[in-house]
Amino acid sequence: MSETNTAAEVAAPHRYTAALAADIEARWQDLWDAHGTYDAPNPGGDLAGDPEVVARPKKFIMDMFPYPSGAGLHVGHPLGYIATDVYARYHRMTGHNVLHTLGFDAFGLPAEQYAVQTGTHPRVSTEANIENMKAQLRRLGLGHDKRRSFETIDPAYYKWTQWIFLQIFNSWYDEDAKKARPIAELVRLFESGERQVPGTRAWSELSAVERAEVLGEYRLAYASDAPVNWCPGLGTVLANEEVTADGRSERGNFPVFKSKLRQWNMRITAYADRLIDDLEALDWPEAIKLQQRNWIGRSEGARVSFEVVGHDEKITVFTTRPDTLFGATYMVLAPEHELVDSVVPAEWPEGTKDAWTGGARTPADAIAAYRKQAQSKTDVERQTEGKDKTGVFTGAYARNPLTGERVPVFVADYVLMGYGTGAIMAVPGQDERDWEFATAFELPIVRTVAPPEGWEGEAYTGQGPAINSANDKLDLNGMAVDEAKRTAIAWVTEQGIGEGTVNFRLRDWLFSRQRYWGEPFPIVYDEQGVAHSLPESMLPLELPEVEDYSPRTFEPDDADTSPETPLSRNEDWVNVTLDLGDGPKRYRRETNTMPNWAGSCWYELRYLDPHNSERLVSAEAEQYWMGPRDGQPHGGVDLYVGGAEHAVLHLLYARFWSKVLFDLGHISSNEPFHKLYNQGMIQAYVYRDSRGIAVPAAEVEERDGAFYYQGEKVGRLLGKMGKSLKNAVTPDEICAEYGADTLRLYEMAMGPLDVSRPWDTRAVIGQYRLLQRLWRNAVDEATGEVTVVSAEPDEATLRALHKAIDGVSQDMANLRFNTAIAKVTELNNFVTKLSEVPRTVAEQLVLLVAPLAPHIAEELWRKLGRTTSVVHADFPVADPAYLVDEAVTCVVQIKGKVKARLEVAPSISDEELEKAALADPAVVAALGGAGIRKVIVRAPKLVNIVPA
RNA sequence: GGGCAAGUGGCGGAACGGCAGACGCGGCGGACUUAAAAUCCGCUACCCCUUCCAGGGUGUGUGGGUUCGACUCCCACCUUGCCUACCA
Repeated sequence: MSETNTAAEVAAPHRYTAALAADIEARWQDLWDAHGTYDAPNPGGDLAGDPEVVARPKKFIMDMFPYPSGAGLHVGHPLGYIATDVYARYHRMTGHNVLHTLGFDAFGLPAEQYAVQTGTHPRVSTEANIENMKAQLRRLGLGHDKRRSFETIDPAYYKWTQWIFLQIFNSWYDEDAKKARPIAELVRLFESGERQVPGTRAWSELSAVERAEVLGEYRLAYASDAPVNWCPGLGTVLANEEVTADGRSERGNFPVFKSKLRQWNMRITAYADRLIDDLEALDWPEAIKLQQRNWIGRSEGARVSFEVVGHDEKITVFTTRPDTLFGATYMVLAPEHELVDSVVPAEWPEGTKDAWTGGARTPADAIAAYRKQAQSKTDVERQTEGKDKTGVFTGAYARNPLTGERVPVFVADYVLMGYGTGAIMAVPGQDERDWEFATAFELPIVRTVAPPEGWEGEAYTGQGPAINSANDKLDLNGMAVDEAKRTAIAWVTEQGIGEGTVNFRLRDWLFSRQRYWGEPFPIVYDEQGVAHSLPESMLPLELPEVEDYSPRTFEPDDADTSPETPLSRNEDWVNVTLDLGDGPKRYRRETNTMPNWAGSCWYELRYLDPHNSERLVSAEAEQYWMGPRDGQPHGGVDLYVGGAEHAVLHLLYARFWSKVLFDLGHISSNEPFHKLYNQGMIQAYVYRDSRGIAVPAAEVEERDGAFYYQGEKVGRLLGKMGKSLKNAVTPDEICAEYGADTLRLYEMAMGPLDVSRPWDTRAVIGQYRLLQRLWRNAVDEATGEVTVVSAEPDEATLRALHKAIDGVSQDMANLRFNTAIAKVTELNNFVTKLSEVPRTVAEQLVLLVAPLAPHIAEELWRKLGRTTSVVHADFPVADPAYLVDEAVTCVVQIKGKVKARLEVAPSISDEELEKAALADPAVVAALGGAGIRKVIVRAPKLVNIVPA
C-alpha cells in the first residue's frame, strides 16, 4: 500500500478502500462456499433439497462455458459471466429456484497445441489452466452452484458424450415420421419386408458386411469416404465450419485441401427442415436465426436429368429456375464430378471451338490439365481472380429435353461439387455467372424471361413474363416466373425426367479428428471391418496413456499426405479381445477422436444431474429444469449468454443433438436454449508505432489529443483486447486496485450488454465512488459504526426510493444493467444529500445493489443487523402510491417547440390543462394574437398548440 | 458482390412518437487542508445577446417524407462494424 493510502486509513480506518473490499470479498466468498449459498435444489436425487424452494418457478441461467487457455483471462472474458450472475441473483431474490453454474470445455486442438509447445501432457496443462481460471473467476464472486461444475475431459462426463454418440450411431431418420428411431426398428422393418431393402435382394440374403453397408446408409452417425477438408499443417481433417472462406484452417491458418478419406459424419442434414422450422419459436436474436437459416440454405427448385448424347448416363442437375429450361444452352460439371471421365470422348468432336479446348490435343488431356490447375489453385488465388470464369469443354453433348438441341458439356470450377448435384444446366439469359461464362466461351444466350423495357443489363434475374419458351409439347410463354416454375416442374415430373425438390446448402457434419486430445469413439471393428458399438457397460472408453500424444503434421502445402492418428500408434490399446455378446473375439478400436464440439453439444443437460452414473440426466431433473412450459412448443435453458461467433457451429450442433435425444425419448425438450443473448465485445485501444508494431498500451501517454510511446508518436485504433496487441487488462489488476464489486459494476455500467464498447480503465473509478458513497451512507468511516436512524423517511425520499425500485426491477428483468446502475446511482446520490439516512432506505438500497455488487451488499446487510444472507432476501417491490409525483412539469409546445412549462397536479384534466396552457403569458406572447387551429392535450405532461 | 447492425457532447452512453444529452469518465470553479490526495458543493452540447438578472437561436451522419409533434417510423444516400461470399 502506498503512503497516501496509509494516511487515509489513519484518518478513516473504516473507509471502503480496495483493501477493505478485498477483505470483505474474500470473507464472503469463503462463507458462501462453506454454506453452499448458491446451491439449487433438484426435485430428487443426490441434489434434492428444500421442497419449498423446488416448488418455486425455476430459472436455468447459463453461460457458454469457457475454454481455459494458457493465457488467462482479460477483463473482456467475464462480461457475460457477470451479466448472467446479476440476472441470476435478481431472480433468486424474486422467488425463483435458480440454477446457475459453470463447467469447463477442455478437449480440443488449442489445449493439445499448448501441451505440445510446452512439452507437458495435455491433461496436466489443461488442469493447470482450469485451476488458474477458477481462481481468477472466484475473485469475481460469481454465484455458481459448485456441486454442478464439471470438465468435459472427466471420464465420468465423456462417458455420456460417448453414450450419446452411440445413440446417434444406433438410430436412423424416418422420413415419414420425421424423427429419429432406433436402428433396430429399421432392421425389423427390413426383416419383415415391411420396408424394401435397397437393391434387389432380401435382408435375409445379405451377408453381415452387406447388412452393415446398408445400415450405414441410414445411421445418423456413419463412416464414409467422401471428400473431406484435410489440413496437413495441423495433421487433421476439419469440419466445413472450421474452414475459413479463403480455404484455410480457422485455427493456425494453414491451407486446407479436399481429400477422399474414410471419416465419421453426423447426418445433420436429415434435420435440416426441423432446424429451420423450429427457429421460429425461439427467443433468439434475429441476426443469429438468419445466420442459421442461411447456413442451412434451404432452396426450392427441381432436379432435372439431361440425356448425354450417345451415352447411357444422365446428368442430373439441381435448379431453382426450372422455368428457364428453354434457355439452357450448355451444361457444367464440377471438376470432381464422377461423370466427367465416363462421358469424355477420345477426340474433339466436329465444331469444337478453339477457346473450348484449353489448347489440349484431346478432351482427356484438357480435363486432366484443368483439374490439376483447379486443384493447385488456392482459394486465395480464386478469390483474387474474382469472377473470371475458367473451364474446358468435355467433348460431350447433352440434349435439352425441351428444345431438343445438343448442348455442350463443360467442366468449370465455378460449379461446386458440394452443392446440389455438382452439375448445372447453364441459363446465361437469367444467371449472371452463366452469362459471364457464355460470353467468355462464345456460347449462345437465349432470354426466356422478358426483361423490363429499357433493360440494358446482361443476365436478367428478376420477374417477368416467359418468352422463347414454347414447343409442341409445352408452352410457358406469357406466364409469370412462379407459374412457369410450377408448370415446368409438372411437365418434367410427367415425363419422368425430373421432380420438384428442396435442396440444402448444409452438409453432413464431419465428426472425426486425427487427434489425441478428444473423446475416443466407442467403436470397434471386427475382422471383416464391420463397425460395432461398445455396450454401455464398457463406457467410458478412456483415453489411453501414451508416450507420444503429438499429432503427425506435415508440410502445410503438401496435399499428397494422409493423416495418422496418435491413438493408432498404441497397438496394445488398439487391438483388443472383447465379448460383445457372441463370445470373445478380436477387434480393432477406432483410433480417431471426436471434435472439440462434442462435449459442448449437450453440457446443459449434465448441469442438471451432474453425478448421475445411471443416466446422462434423470428424467425428473430434466423435466423440472428443461421441460416445455408456458405454452412453448419446446423447453430449454431460460437464458443462454455467449458470443455471436458461435452462431452456426456450437449452436447448430447442440440443437441437432437435442433433437435426436428428444426423438429417442431421452429428454423432453427438443431445443436446448429457449432464450439466447449475445453479449458484445469489450474492445480496447491498440497503439502502433510507425512500423505498425503494437506497443504496450499501458505505457502510452496522451498529450494534446496525440499519443506517445517512449517519446515517439503512435497511432491509436480500436481493436480486440489481447496479449498479442499488448493492450490486455486483467480482472486481477482491477480487483487489486478497486475490488471485485467495482469491476462488476463497471463492466455492467459501460453500456448495453449486447453492444461492443471500449474498455477505459480511467472510468472504473466512477463505480468505485458509487460504492464508497453507498458505504458512507450507512457506516461511519472513523468508527465503523452503523449511522442509520430509525426515523421514517419523508415523502420526497419515499418517492425517490420507489421510483428507483420500479426502474431497477424493470431494467434487471430486461438485462438493462447499465440503466439499472444509473438509477441506483441517482438514488444513492439523493440519499447522500440527506442529513441522516433512515434505516429502511439504507436497507432497500442495499437490496437494490445486491445483485450487482453482492459482497458489499452482504457486508452492509450484516452490519445493519441482518443475520441471514442477502442472497436470498426479497428484492424490494415498488409501492405504486409513491410512483406518482406530487406535481408534474407540463410542457407547452407551439408546433412542437417548447414555449412554456407549467407545474400541474398529476390528476389534472385535459380541459383544465388546456385552459391553463392557453392562459400562460409566455404562450400568449409566443402566439402573438394568432388564432388557434388545433390543440393536442396529453394530460398531465404535454400541450401542443397549432396556430392557424 | 450479398446480408445484418449501428451512427447522439471531449469520451462511454440515456431518452413508451411528447422537456435530447439521465448516469458515469474527463474538464473547469469553489469549500475543507499548511499543502496535496480523498471527500463535499456547483458548472460543463454549440452559437448569439446581456455587466447582472434574464432571453433568443441551432442542434441526434446527409437529404427527403409521414405526423400537431421525429434521435425514435418510412425512403434514398454516406460512413463504420460484424457476418457471408461463384449456393445454380
